[in-house]
Amino acid sequence: MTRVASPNLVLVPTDCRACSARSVGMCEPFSIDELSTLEKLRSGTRVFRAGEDLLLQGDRATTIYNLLDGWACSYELLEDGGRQIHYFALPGAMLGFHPDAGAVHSASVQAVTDISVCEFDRQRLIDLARQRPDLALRLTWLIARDELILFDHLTSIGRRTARQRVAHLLLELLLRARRAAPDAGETMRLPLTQTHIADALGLTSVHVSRTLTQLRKENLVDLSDRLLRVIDPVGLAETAGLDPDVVLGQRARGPGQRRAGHRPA
Amino acid sequence: MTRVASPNLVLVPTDCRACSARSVGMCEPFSIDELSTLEKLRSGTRVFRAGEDLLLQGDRATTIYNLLDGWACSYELLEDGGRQIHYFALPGAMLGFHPDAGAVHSASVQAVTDISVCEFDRQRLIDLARQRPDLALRLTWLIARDELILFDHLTSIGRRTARQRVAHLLLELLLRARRAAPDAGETMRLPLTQTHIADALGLTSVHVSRTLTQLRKENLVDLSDRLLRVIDPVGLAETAGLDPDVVLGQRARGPGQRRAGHRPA
DNA sequence: CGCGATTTTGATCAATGTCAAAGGTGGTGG
DNA sequence: CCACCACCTTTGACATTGATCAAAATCGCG
Repeated sequence: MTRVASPNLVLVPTDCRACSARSVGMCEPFSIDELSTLEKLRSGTRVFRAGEDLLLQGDRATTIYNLLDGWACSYELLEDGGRQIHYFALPGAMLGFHPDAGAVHSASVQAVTDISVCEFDRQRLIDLARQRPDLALRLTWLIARDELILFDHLTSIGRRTARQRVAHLLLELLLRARRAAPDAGETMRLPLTQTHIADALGLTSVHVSRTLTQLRKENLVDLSDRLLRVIDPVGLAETAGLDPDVVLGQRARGPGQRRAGHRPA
Repeated sequence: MTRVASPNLVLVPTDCRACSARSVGMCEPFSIDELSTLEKLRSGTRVFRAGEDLLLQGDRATTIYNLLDGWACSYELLEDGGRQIHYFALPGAMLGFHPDAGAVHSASVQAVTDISVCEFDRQRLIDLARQRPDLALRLTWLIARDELILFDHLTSIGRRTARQRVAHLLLELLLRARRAAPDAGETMRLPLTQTHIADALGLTSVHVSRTLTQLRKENLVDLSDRLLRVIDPVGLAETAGLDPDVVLGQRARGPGQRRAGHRPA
């Protein structure tokens, strides 16, 4: 739960050329022969174990992490012990960026799985972005894309039922995973506990459990053993309150397969 | 509710030098003698009446608006008729920015009051940002700042009671208004209906009404006639589940004025 | 004065939370 | 290899918040 200072301060010297997150993250604007610029800039690669915090609310925002591998999440803790997860971060995500220099984080960021990150000094990154508009625009793009997901979450939490929220999140995660690995089918590793899901959706883990059981009984999805299998993508999209054609592409459903207002008790 | 094409297509030729939103919005990086760059870039100033939509979900994202005057909101409509407001935009806000060129908006943007906006072509703005890193960084800053507010909303909707949510929103709006006009005291014009508030907080307008009545009875705030008066800022912050010292600054409360777990029935 | 939109209030209902306990599961150390 | 332990999931009974339905009161405005 708390950040452990030394054990994970493993500064693995990694070659940027071998970085698997380069094309999806903030380093994308840099060509192979420009990578030395980045090598000089970054403070190093670091590893965190699942459950460890990269940064805590209250910390000064001086460090920016580029998530190389694994899952992380941003969350906020309330006085009453409640937790709200803001989003789940996948490889390529930028973590810990705050608009104002010297400001204090109002959210923490935690490793969901074991992760490795690339560490940058905020100021030095901004300085570079001032010389490299393509980097600055890349940051804009990354954040604006996150914002889109946030809008979606907001709508889910504000206006959808527990059933819809869970279906929606599972679908979102499947689609994001598929975008990262287009070969993957309807199955993915999902390293979240039901408590993670509950804290992201504004529910209790008890209720998430019941809801998942229900979705499982209806043969929409199966989630067990950290493995998510979407059995009926179209049905899941409909359950989520989304248009399957839009979300899954028209190929998802054969013509005439459209079902009439399928809404199980 | 729907966009009216011609009546509001009033292209008022405004002088950038006289623009009241310049220092708070995306044009801030440009000095007085650089304003001609902007004058050439923008498509013009436009006026929308309260309730009109600047853009609709489904529209192609080709236009970016800079809000000059008045209030707007971004919202999403669900199939069942429900609405979720994502955020309220104040002068200086950038509206309609989508990370991907040629993509389609998943949210609409509506004028809450009569507003005037400055219109830009997305592509031309990006092109300029490619030459002006300070503009690109300004966009990053604007969006990242919005994201912070979104996190807050997410936490509110996901984990706070109706009471807390309402108190939280009112406080947020007061603080944002004060930041824009530091002279203002505890009173501000609040052009939202209770339905706006409900749709932003994931509640029904009926419940918002009850909640406001309660807060009024407890002498925390008074909201009527589009006028918000925060009678007890400290109490309101506590009701919102926030630390008054952090939110209002220490000056908000004299020493020894700290109250013990004030939690009215 | 009358009309549409908004706000208020009351009665009832349903979704989800809370509390509690019992199973599972995986990892660790003996 | 087993036993234990921490954590996660499942299930049941009950409580509570906020939704829904309905109608009256109020407000802004032409």
